[in-house]
Amino acid sequence: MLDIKLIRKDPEKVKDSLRRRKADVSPVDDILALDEKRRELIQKSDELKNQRNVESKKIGELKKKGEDAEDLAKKVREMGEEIKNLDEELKKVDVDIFNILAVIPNIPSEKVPDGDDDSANIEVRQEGEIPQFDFEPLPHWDVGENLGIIDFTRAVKIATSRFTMMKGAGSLMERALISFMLDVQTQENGYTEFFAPFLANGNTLFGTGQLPRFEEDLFKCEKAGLYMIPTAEVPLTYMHADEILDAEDLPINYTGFTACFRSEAGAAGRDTRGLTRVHQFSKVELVKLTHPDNSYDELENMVRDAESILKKLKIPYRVLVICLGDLGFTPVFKYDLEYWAPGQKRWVEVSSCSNCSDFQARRANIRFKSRKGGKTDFVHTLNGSGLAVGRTLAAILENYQNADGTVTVPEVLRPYMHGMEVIKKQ
RNA sequence: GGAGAGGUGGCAGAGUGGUCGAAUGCGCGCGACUGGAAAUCGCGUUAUCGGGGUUAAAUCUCGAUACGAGGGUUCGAAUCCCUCCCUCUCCGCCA
Repeated sequence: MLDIKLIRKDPEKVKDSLRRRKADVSPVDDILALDEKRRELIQKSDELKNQRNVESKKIGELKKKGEDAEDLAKKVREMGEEIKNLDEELKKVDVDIFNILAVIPNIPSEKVPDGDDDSANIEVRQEGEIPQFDFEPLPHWDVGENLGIIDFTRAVKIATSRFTMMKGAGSLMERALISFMLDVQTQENGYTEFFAPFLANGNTLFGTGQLPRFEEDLFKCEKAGLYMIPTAEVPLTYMHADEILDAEDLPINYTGFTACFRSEAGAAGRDTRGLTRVHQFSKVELVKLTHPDNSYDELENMVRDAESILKKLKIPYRVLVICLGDLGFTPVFKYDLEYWAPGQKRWVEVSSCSNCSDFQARRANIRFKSRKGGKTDFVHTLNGSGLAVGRTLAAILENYQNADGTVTVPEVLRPYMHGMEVIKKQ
């Protein structure tokens, strides 16, 4: 949610941002017109309420003296009617403004490169050795299926397509990765761990920016009126909704494992095989609530924290700055991490780290204030995958596969997998 | 699911129709005292919206709103009525 004061003060800046995104600028003028009307109504209503308060007090005094106050009461009654009408009109205007504001995207940083789609993303660095094979490396779904550690057909029987099931060493590696990632983030990178709800209400998803525009991307539990979370960013960010945090406590660094649920509407035909694009996947998420002055520095830290997992697993990856067309609704700036998938001969996203500035904080009303005074302001929220577990597992299967079909277990993962060094056919 | 109790400021806790944005205590901030600290004393301590003011911001100033949320009664609601949400206690069921 943008600050309406910014739209009032500098509408051209907001319009420029929308033009950069190739979006319609008319909502800005609509808001300006409604805002003017809103302030008129407030002034009229407040004026009358002030009169009513004054007159009501007089009535009280008259009655105390035992005098008749019926004339005055009648006058105030009429004022009450007028106030009611004004407030009803004001409510409508407020709703109109809110509805427009709710669907205007965040204003991207000037550092975000132009571009229409992911082809314009800019690689900033590449890390790790790309493995050389003396055989033709297979995509992870073949590796996993051949080893009998991923079951792609039975999960479909249970649910629908785009669900998968891990078995044996695959299942073990799934939870090993979760524990490993959480341990690194909590023990080395300074995050506090949470285990949060996997379902969230509409306010929560509005607060983090998924609603109202992206409802079709979510699974919903109609009966309870709750949504399946698409990422732990949702609960870990919204948990501080309507709070005023101590400035001295910032930055707040949270991590947590959750399952993530995505309908993948509009992705029909894309990544239909394997673990890359499924309706349910595990993820360890990183969330930061920061002072507005250092959210960009904290984003750099967060990317390094996400990278540290790939480095320890010795998986080759690259870091991209995401361009305008690929940025999305909420962030002002975003980095992606992509691992190299030798079996598919392409880079695959395994983490996305975003600075959302005060956009979510405004929607969720998350503020901070110094104990030593100063004004209350919105925090900046950041989120990043640290990392997506299924895709990390896929990265291991592809990069650590051997000619005989076995997969070597990355060294750092072995303590989490009962010392297993190689995954053999089960 | 059944029965009951309750939701007031950062926390605890008064307040049952006007003088209550709200006593008191704790906490917190500033100051005094002290070599320093503790204790003590003094002062201060909600947020949002709108107007004025300001180059702008902060400070300031006037007004409005808010005592779980929404609606109602009333000239006037923290206080009375209705609906919803949440919390707690007991019983039942249950991983």
